[in-house]
Amino acid sequence: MAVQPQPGLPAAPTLLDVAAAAGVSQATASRVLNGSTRKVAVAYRDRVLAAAEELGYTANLSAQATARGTSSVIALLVADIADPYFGQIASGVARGADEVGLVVTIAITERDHDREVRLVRTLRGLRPHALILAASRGSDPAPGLLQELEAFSSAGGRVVALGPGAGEARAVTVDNHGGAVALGGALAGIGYRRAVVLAASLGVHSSDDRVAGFTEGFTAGGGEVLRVHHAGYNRESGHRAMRAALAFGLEPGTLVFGVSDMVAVGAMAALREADRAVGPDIAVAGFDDTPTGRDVSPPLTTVHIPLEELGYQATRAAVDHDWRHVAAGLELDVVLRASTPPLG
Amino acid sequence: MAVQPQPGLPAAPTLLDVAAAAGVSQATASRVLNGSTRKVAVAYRDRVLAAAEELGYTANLSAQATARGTSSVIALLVADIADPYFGQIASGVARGADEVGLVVTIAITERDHDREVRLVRTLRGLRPHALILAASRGSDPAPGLLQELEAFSSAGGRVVALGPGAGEARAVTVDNHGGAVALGGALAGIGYRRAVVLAASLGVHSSDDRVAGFTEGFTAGGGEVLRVHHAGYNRESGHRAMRAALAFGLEPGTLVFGVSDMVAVGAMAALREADRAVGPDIAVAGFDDTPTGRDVSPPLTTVHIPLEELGYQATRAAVDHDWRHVAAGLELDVVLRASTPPLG
DNA sequence: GAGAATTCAGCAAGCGCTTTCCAACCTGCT
DNA sequence: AGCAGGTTGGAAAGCGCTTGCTGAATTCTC
Repeated sequence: MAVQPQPGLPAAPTLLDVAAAAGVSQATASRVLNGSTRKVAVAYRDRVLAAAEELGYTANLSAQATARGTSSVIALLVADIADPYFGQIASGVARGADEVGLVVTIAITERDHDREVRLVRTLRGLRPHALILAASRGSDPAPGLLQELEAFSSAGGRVVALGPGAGEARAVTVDNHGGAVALGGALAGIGYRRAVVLAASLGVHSSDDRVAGFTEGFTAGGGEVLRVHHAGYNRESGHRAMRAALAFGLEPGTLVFGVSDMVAVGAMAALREADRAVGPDIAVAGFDDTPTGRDVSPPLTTVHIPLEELGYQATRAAVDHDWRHVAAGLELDVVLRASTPPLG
Repeated sequence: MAVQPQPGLPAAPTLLDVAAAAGVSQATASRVLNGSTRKVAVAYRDRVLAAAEELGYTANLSAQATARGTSSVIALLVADIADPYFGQIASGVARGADEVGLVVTIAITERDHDREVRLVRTLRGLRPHALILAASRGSDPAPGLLQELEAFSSAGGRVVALGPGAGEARAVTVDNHGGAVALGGALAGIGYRRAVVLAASLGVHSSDDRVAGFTEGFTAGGGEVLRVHHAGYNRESGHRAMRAALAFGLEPGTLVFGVSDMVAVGAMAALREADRAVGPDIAVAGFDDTPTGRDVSPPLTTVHIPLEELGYQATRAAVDHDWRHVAAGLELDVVLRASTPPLG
C-alpha cells in the first residue's frame, strides 16, 4: 500500500487546454472529441481536432465516467490467468470488448472464495459495465459472493457467468454433457468396451456433467464404465488418480477418460512410469482440447471446446441489451487422435 | 459501438447517501472510508462504517480518480493473452498490483503495431499509474508508439518495458544471452558436437541473443553450429524451419536448438513426420520452459525463465519510487531432460 | 422584406469524490 | 479568568468531463 504520486510533473492536457488552444468553448471541444449526437460546424471541428492532435490530448476516462455516470470497462474474474484455459477465455472477452470500445480489467481469484468476494467488491468500485465471472469451473459460489453480485446488478451492472448462472446473472454455458456423450459414443464406436474415469471432486458441475455424459454415451454404445476416481482438475490430480486406478489392475485395451486434458496428461505420465504403453495398451482420452494435447505423444483424443468463442459470447451477453441464453450451450466437437487407436 | 446505459435503475449508493444515513457530513464520511490522514472520533467513525456496510457502499473509483488526480490502475499490454508465455507474465503483474491495491487493465496487441499504438492511446485515457509493455518479444517498437509513450510518461505516467527498454522506460530484462551460453555449454558438456539452430527472424532481440549465446557456449565447449535457420517464434515456424533443416540432411547425434519451446515442439513434430527419433537420433532443446515441454515425449531440454517473477518485477518497477534496473536481468536455469540424452 | 423556424456555440450546473480552510470546541497553563 | 495550542466536524471549492438550456445568428417562408 505505498503508491506515491509523481512529483510536480506537467499534467496531461485537459479538455479545457484543447478548447483554449482551439479558441472554442469546452462544450464544443467535448462535442467534437467525444462522440456526441450534436454536430459542430466544420470550421470549429477542424480547429478542435488540430488542437487535440497538437497537444496529444486523450480524454480522461475517469472524469468521463463520473460525468456520464457510466464507465467503459468490463471486469473479468478468472481463477488463474496463467492457465491457457482461462487465457483463451480472456482472449475472447478482450476481443468482444474491443469491438464495442470497452476496456478489460482483470482480476485473479486463485480459486480462493474469500479473495473472490474481495475482488468483486473492489471491481464494483470501477462501476464496470459488466462483470464476467470465469472464476471456477462451476462449483457453487460462496454466499458472500451472491450478495456482492446482487448489490452490483441491482445498481445497474450486468453479471455474466460462465457455466451455470447464479441468481440475476446471465450465463453462457458449454454443452459438457452433450460433448461427453458424443465422446463416449465415438470411443465405444471404435471398439472400446471397458473404461475407467478420472474425475474432479463431486459437486464440481462441469466434471459431474462430463462423467455423466461420458457414461451415458459409452454405455449406449455397448461399453461399461468400471470405476470413477475422484481427484481434481489438474495434471497432478490426474497423475494421482491414475496411480490409484492402476492399483486396481488394468487390463490391456482399457480406456481411461480424464475429465480434462490436464488430467489425461497426468494420467499418461503415470502410465509411462508404470511401463504401460499409452495407446496400444491403455487408451487415454481427455476433454478441453488444450494445445498441449496435440503435442504429447501419442497425441490426445479429446473434446474441443471453443474457449475463445465462449469468452466472446460472454462479452456479447454483457453488452447486448436483448440477449437470450445460448440455449443448449456452445457445441463441442470430438477430436479422435492416436491416444485411442481403433480397437480390433 | 452500441453500449446503452441501463434504464432507470436505482444507482449505487454514493458517499453522500452514506453520510446522510450516518448523520455526518460528506467530508467526515470520506475521511472514515477512504484512507485519510485525519482522524475521526470513534463515535462518528462507527456510525459511518455501519451506514456504509448497511448500504453496501463501495467508493466510485472513477470519481475518486478524478478528485485525486491519480487513478488506481496499472495497464498491461500483451501480444496474446491465450499464450501461456504472456499468461504467466500477466499473472505476476496481477500479483504485484494486488499487493499495492492496484487493479490491472489488460489489452491485447495481436502483435499488430498499429493496434498497439491505438491501444496505448486508449489506455492513456485511464491515466494509469503505469503502463507495462509485454507486447512483443523485443523487436523494435513502431515510431508512433514511442511518441505515445513519451506523451504518457511526460504527463507523469511510468512506462515499464519487458525486454530492452525504449526511451524513458524502465526495463525489466531476462538474461537471454547468459541462459543460452549455459545451455550451449551444458550440451557440449554431455557430448554434443554438431548443432543446428532454429531461430526467429533476424532483428528480434531475444532470438538474436539466444542464438548468439548458444553459439558462444556451445563453441566454447568444443561444439560447432552448422547452420541457423530463421523462421519465427511459434510452433508452426519451428515445424517449417525443421523441414528446411532436414532438407540439408542431418547426421544422427546432431542437436537441434529451437529458440523457444514452441519452436522446439514444432521441430519435434517435423522430425517424427520424417521418421527420425527424437533423443537417440536427433536431440532437441528449446528455451522458455513452458508446461508443454514437460509433457511431450521425450520431455524437452530447455532453459527455465521465471516469467511470473518477471511480471512481478515489472510491477515493482512500476510502483517503487526508487528502482534500479535489475542489472544483468533475471537469471535463467538450464533444465536437461530426455530430449538430449548424454552422448557417448 | 418581415416574421417564423432552424441551427449551433457557449454558459453553467452537476457527476461523486477529496481536501483546504474555517470555526467551534476542548484542553492545560499562568 | 483568560489565552495559546491542539483537535476535529463541516462548508465549499475544486478534479475533468457532459449536457440541458439559452439566445444570437442564420435560413426559410409567403
